[in-house]
Amino acid sequence: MSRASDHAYTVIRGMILAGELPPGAQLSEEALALRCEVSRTPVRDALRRLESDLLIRRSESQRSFVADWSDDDIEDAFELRSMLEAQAARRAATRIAPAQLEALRHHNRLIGAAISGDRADIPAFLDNNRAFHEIILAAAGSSRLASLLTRLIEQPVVWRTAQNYDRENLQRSHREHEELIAAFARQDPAWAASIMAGHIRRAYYAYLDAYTAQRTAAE
Amino acid sequence: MSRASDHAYTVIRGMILAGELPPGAQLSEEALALRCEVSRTPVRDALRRLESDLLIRRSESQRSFVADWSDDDIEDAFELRSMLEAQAARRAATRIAPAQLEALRHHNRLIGAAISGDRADIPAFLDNNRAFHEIILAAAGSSRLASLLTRLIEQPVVWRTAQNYDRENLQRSHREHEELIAAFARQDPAWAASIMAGHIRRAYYAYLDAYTAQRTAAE
DNA sequence: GTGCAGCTTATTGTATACAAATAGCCCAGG
DNA sequence: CCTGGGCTATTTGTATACAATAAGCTGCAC
Repeated sequence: MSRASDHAYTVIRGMILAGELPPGAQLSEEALALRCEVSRTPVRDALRRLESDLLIRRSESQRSFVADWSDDDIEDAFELRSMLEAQAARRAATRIAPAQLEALRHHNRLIGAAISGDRADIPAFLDNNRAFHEIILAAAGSSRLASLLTRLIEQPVVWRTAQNYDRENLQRSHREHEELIAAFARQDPAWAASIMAGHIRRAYYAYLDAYTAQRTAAE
Repeated sequence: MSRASDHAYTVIRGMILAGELPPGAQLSEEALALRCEVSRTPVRDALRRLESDLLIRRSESQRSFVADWSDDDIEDAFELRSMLEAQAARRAATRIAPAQLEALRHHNRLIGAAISGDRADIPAFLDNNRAFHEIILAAAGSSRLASLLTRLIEQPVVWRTAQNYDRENLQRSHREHEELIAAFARQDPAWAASIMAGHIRRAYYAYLDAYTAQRTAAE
């Protein structure tokens, strides 16, 4: 999209994901405009998009605040994501093209490489993991489903989950991807959907463990 | 929300739903601004919202067009809606308040009245039907789910479905609502979810029948 | 006749000024 | 000390002008 509006979107989103703008913080269009070195117009545009991403909520008097997530909200998001990604896998199973299947294998090989060293390469893991799931979403061939799912992925909580993955979780994720590939190779919708549902569900518990551990440590 | 922006949103949305702006038609911000008697700023705002509602799609050069829906798109939308509304019913079953349950009964009584006369009162049916489903969505207590579902309901295709309902379908819809109320009264998540999934699925076939009949008649 | 270059025009993006609304505060009155 | 009314300052909404970009067309070369 347009330069200034995109720039504002990226900057503000980055500030929220990095925690620079903490949950509950009020966002002033003017302040953000100064920070992004653009006028309020593209900032307003960016805020609208972020609101639709559920990264921002607006008070009834239209003031914007960084969304804060209760434990229930987080469980809720994972639950929905699990349901929708399973549906994406179900659809993709019978529609996936050979080239896409090969691309899945490629990205999972890179994931395998990223987590095999002494120190796991988390950015590489995240990148290839995202690409892996995007290919499935594309293969599902449903723009509505894609539109709904992009509102649930890459949210602060989800984004930080992998940061806290331990080696065992990373390797399990890698193996589950292998199973998904097998299900796609067999074009088995039910198999693909159930693996995917479990895959996301496990990610939730991995997040939960890391998060409660963090919280316990902070006390 | 604000007056001008809301007004533009309502007017443009109305024109799309009424078919005044046919699928595929290009939307010029300036033309719409004139039509709505506001400036381009609130029109831009409205277009963004309509895009997020999937009523409008934008070309890669940011021009706006009324979304057009293939048969597959429509099936897809109903499939997702069925899944998400079932999830809403599942959650609502154990969370619904007595007052909400009573409100469901109230609206379904009104639905019963609307379809009992010689000539069914379709607007009243639609109104109370919408209210009925909104109460369930509210009782589900998931803002994410609500945000996703509002993107699927009240789209042109869905909106026109009930216009084509025959008496049998209207009465069946009324009876399914009764069953939903029973499931909520028992606080049975699985029951509520399965009734709801079937309820939406049936609406899809009702639409399909009416639509194919229309198409056959046009030939 | 076809294809491409360059111009013309339509359309969207951005900045800015001003209007409207609202939230927070201060002070008066009880 | 608490409460409420009204003022002020902050924030968002709208209009408008101008800039940038993309689409479509015209005419020229081959």
